[in-house]
Amino acid sequence: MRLSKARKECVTAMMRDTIFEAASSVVDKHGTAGLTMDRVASTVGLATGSLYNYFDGKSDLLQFFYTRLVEPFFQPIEEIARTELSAPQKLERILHAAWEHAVKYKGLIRLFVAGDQRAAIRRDTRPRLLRILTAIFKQGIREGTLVPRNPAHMGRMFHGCLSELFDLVAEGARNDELNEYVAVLIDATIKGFSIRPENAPESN
Amino acid sequence: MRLSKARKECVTAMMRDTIFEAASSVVDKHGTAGLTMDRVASTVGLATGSLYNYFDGKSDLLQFFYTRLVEPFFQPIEEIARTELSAPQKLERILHAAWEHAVKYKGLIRLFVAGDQRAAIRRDTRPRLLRILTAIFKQGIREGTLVPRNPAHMGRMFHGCLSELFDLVAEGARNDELNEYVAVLIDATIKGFSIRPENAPESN
Amino acid sequence: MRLSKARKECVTAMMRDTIFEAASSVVDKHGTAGLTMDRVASTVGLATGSLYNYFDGKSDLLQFFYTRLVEPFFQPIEEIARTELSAPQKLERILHAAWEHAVKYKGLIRLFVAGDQRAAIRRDTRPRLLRILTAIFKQGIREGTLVPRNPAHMGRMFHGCLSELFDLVAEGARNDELNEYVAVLIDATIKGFSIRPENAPESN
Amino acid sequence: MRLSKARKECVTAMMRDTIFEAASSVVDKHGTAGLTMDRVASTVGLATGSLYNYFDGKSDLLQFFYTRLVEPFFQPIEEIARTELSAPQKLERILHAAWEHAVKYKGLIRLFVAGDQRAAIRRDTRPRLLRILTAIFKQGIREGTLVPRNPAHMGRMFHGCLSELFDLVAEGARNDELNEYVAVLIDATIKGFSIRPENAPESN
DNA sequence: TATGAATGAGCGTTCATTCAT
DNA sequence: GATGAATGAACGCTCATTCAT
Repeated sequence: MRLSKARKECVTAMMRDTIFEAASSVVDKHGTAGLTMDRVASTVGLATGSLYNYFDGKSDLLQFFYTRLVEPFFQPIEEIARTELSAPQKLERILHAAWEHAVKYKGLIRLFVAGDQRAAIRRDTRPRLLRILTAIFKQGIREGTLVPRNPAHMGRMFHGCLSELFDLVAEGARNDELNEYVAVLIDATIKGFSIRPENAPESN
Repeated sequence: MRLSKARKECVTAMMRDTIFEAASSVVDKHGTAGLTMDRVASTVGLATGSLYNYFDGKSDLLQFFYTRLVEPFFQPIEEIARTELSAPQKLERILHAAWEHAVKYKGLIRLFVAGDQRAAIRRDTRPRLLRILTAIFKQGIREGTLVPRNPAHMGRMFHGCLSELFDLVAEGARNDELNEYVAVLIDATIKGFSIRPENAPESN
Repeated sequence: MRLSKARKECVTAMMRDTIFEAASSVVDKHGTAGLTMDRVASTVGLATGSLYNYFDGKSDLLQFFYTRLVEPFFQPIEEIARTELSAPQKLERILHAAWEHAVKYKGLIRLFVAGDQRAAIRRDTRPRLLRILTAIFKQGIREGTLVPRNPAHMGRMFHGCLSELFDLVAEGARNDELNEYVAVLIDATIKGFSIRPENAPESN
Repeated sequence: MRLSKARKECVTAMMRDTIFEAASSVVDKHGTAGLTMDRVASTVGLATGSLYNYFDGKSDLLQFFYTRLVEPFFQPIEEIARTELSAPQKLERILHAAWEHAVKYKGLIRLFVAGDQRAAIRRDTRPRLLRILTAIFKQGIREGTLVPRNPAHMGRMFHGCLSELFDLVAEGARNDELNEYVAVLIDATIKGFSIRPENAPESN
């Protein structure tokens, strides 16, 4: 009895996955605005009503999507944040983790980041990511590896550059382009843009 | 006769403004997905059909919104791009122009950038902005004021940092926070993040 | 006082004509489904509401259209019917009158007969025309000039052939084509289709 | 499984029929201009949206109507046209086929031919029918069974007479009246209207 | 559980008509 | 009379959700 219950839950979970994939391909084909329950159902090969055995409704399904995309992104990043590495090393590792995630989930990202979903995802993702980044910049200042500047703002900047990585993916960039972007980003992050500080414009 | 015609046009223009504001408050309350013609109309205190005296349809209304927000942003930026300034100077000026725009249109930005509209706006805005920034980075490399790195990527990074400025506004940041962010951004852009290059992590 | 009243009525009548013409050109441009009060008004150079000073509403306007097209058609035909001519002569005269009307009102006919209005017009026109034609066929039988066959049916046939004349106009046929059609119609009406009766098929 | 699928299709087809009939009665009551999806739905006893399970949209529904009425009319006629019969025989057969169709589909015809739909149907039907008739008249001239006159015009005349048959039906004529009309038509077609050609009026 | 027809509120849009100016 | 903005019911159509089978 217990076993059969467990099995049932397992089957349900797999079904949610299947539906999730179907929904992905629907968004792929018809855009996020074209994601209707009917289409999802018929893509899975299920009747419309059956979806409601696995999801409470459309918004539940969307929530599942979101989790699916976002959690595997945060997991390695939060792990990196917890290590004993120096701040610059953490930043670089995070950059690489993001890059790996971006490459791996290219499809999903193209789906959401390019779509209208982007706003929702970003809304949830940004504060969480900023918190992590700010902490790292604080650490960097504390340990003397990063220039002492408002760490929250530094986190924002880094976040902005990170976001562009996903835009690049959403645009359909090739892997080597992504690679190069990350390299440039690391380099510029560390060395700045200008040839030499003395070239800096005086503030007006 | 002429005068009355002019007056009429003026009234129409004001009405568009009124509707625009109503629509803003609708988005505020119900999100962009909840922006329906009916709601807008009833917010203005008009019948649904009356909206169509001022806008050709929903997409026209949206277009108006967009123009309202985006064009005054690009105008000074494109002007700066056309000047004879050095690349770093241009970047700084652009940053300041963006900051001014962000402060001035705080409400609008909060509306759109925070909302789902963001995706649409960004979709149109980003390529245009990237083109400008890339050109500036190219110029910087040519004139020897900026480190020679793939200018498209540098443009992207800068764009990412710029985007965060608007996110900051959308979050409801105070003016002095914005100010500080811009200052930090300029500083970090020029000098980089690290205390010294030798602190840079070795790539793994 | 009286005079000014008469003058006013006259002005009103002229206005109705003007509106009528405007409406015609609207139908011309946008099809009958595209005949809206707004368009009519703006074509006349009048405000929408002003139309209602001259017509009680859209249906009144349409009624006016109809009368305008149909009455000048029936007038000569009814006159011909009242003469002392023989039935075949009357038929021929009617045919010519119809032809003249068709050529003269080519525009209007193309407007209505080709449009969806056709049904309405035909609905009103047919019984009236059939009554006239039936009477003529009765007369022809009485006077021995037409083959004695159910005059109502003969009227119908003649009416059917007549209708085609207007279809021809609606198709945009040239005058000489119309001419030829009438000639053929007269000829066939009198002589029949077959070379000789003995070629007639035996009823199955 | 297969069976149930077949059954489903059958049920769908029946539903289309039911909707079709409901739509007919709506047209009956409110005229073709009053044929709205809402009214059709509520006549069937369905929600508005449910119609769209059976038809892609209003135009699809209308198309169904049209096909329903027109195709069974053309089928026998085109078959007759393909036979080796003489032209007069073909004409007579066509006449009978039309008569049969008219009697069989009395209801439909009353619906559409009497309504505003007529224009639309006729618009599609006429050229197709004229092509067939013209070919037959050409054949008749070639084989010497029909008087050599512009075959296109002769086709038009015949078409006009044929149309009247349907008007007769639309008027609610009894079968024997229709019968008589066809008989008269055949007779007159072959023999002409006049007692003798010498009674023909001289053209003025 | 699976089904898929039925639902019905909601959408954007049109347009004949009214009425304060 | 003339105006034209305002009206509001009606339209065709969509789609998340329900429920009898």
